[in-house]
Amino acid sequence: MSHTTTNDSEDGMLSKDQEDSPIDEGSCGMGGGTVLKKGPWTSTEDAILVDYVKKHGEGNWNAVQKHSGLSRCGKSCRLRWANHLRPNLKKGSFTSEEEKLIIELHAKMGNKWARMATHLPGRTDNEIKNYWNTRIKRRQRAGLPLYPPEVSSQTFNEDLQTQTIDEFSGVAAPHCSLLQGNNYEIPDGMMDHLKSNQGVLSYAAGMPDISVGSMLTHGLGSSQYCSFTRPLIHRPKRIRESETLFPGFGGNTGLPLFDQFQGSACGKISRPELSFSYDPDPGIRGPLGFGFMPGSHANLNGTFSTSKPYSGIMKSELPSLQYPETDLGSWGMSSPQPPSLEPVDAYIRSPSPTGTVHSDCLSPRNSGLLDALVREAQTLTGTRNHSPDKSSNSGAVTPSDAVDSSMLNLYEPEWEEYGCSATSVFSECTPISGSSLDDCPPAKTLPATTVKTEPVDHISNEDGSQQEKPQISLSRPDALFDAGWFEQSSECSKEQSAVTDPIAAFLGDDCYGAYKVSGGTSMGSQGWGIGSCPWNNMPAVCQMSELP
DNA sequence: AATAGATACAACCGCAGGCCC
DNA sequence: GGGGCCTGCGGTTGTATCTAT
Repeated sequence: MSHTTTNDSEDGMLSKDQEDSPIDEGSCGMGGGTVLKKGPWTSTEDAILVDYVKKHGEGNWNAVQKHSGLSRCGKSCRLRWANHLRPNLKKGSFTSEEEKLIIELHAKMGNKWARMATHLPGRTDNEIKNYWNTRIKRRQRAGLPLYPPEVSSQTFNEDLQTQTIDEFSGVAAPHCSLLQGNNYEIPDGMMDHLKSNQGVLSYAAGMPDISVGSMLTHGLGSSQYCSFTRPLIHRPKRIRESETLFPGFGGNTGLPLFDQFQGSACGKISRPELSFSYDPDPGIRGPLGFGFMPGSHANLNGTFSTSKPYSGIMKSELPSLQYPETDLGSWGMSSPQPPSLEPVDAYIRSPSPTGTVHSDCLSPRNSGLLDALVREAQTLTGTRNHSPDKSSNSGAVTPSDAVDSSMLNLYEPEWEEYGCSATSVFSECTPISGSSLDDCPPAKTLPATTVKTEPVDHISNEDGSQQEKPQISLSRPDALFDAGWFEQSSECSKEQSAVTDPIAAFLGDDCYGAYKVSGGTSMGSQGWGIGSCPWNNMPAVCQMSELP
């Protein structure tokens, strides 16, 4: 926000931060004996910087302080220029197209803000990063997925087609980064493996102790809040995302890390054939996209339209000497996209599912997240009150099939300790989209005092009708949680065997044997609470660096 | 009206890669 | 090859503003 940088010198007043901002050479380290200022930039400083860049061009930022008299380190200058002063910067709220693109790009790249910014002309990595972080917070709070299903699935599909590097080797493939950064999804690599081991869908079947407390307190499924943390392994920061077998599983996910299964006893887990069929048809795609985070109950139909492009809304406040983008149209989203982003491009160019993009965006501050969330929530509410079509896809496991209500009853008392019924918790806090919880009146099971009502997207058909809840696709990682998970559980008498057997299938017999030796058998007794995941305590059988 | 919480944004920090000597 | 410098990136923090209570 420019409020901290624009008003100060214009009215001749310096903010407190500027008056006595800590001045050090800090990380810039280029003071050369001159104290370097920190904190918000003044318009005077902006002018100096702009003038300098006009004369000398970009780069050599450390020379700015030397030659222009600016008491700013080069780093700060570069940042200021890049984020606020350089021409062609596009200010204002993200348009819906940009939002979609960001979602797409994030699904592909993870937290590669700079790379993402290259596909969003006029936007800075910082903007995108802030947008995403805000979006994450919102959706986490609302228990919604990070990615709309069509984005997730599309990316997942592309990953399958483009991925050539064995992700199990720990080498990140260019497009296998679906789950990087703030990730809540199961990487395709894992999904490959899961799909090739059918039992794995029941791998979690017996997870009997999904700690509601953890769910509630940790916000469910967020990288920040979900407590499936793994032991921290010291590795270079830069390879943090690719280091793990599952990008995005580097610490906070709902499933154990694969490298914890890997070990000398297991050998390297080979990537199975992609023999499963994946139906990219959004119409029958599962309600939860691949990018659904735990805690999601969303039922998206693929329309992730949020706000209408608001070209008319420009940031009311621009940083001093800001070069406002005067021709927003010049940044048309149809600008050439890198080949690798063709799908994205197509996605962007494709007409809105409804032909128009509606928006309630009334404020420049409203980037569309709010109405997006509202729509989604409304959709969820609507779909939850509609029985799913259980017969439309034999190959898919419907939520109703998947969730054995007896399972819910099993945990009802415990869940109710937290002020909500199991069903409500499941419906609100788990990836069981819609699921059999359709039978449960949300209003009854989910007191407003228990779960804060969050605005979420409402996705409806153009005629206002709720879209039919699609079937769960096994291509979704959350199918683990909502489909086979519980399905298997009910079939296996909900005992620990329901855990161990699938795990054996998941790991393979050899690996499972090693896993048992390593203490994995205790998982049943330890419980599977999100906040007390036994994986935390699992010894690392084999680190990636030890793998051949 | 006061307060707390949420939001959006700006800026800083640490780290790593690239380049040059 | 190694060290220093510069640049860029991603994570985090700080804060003004908005909104709800």
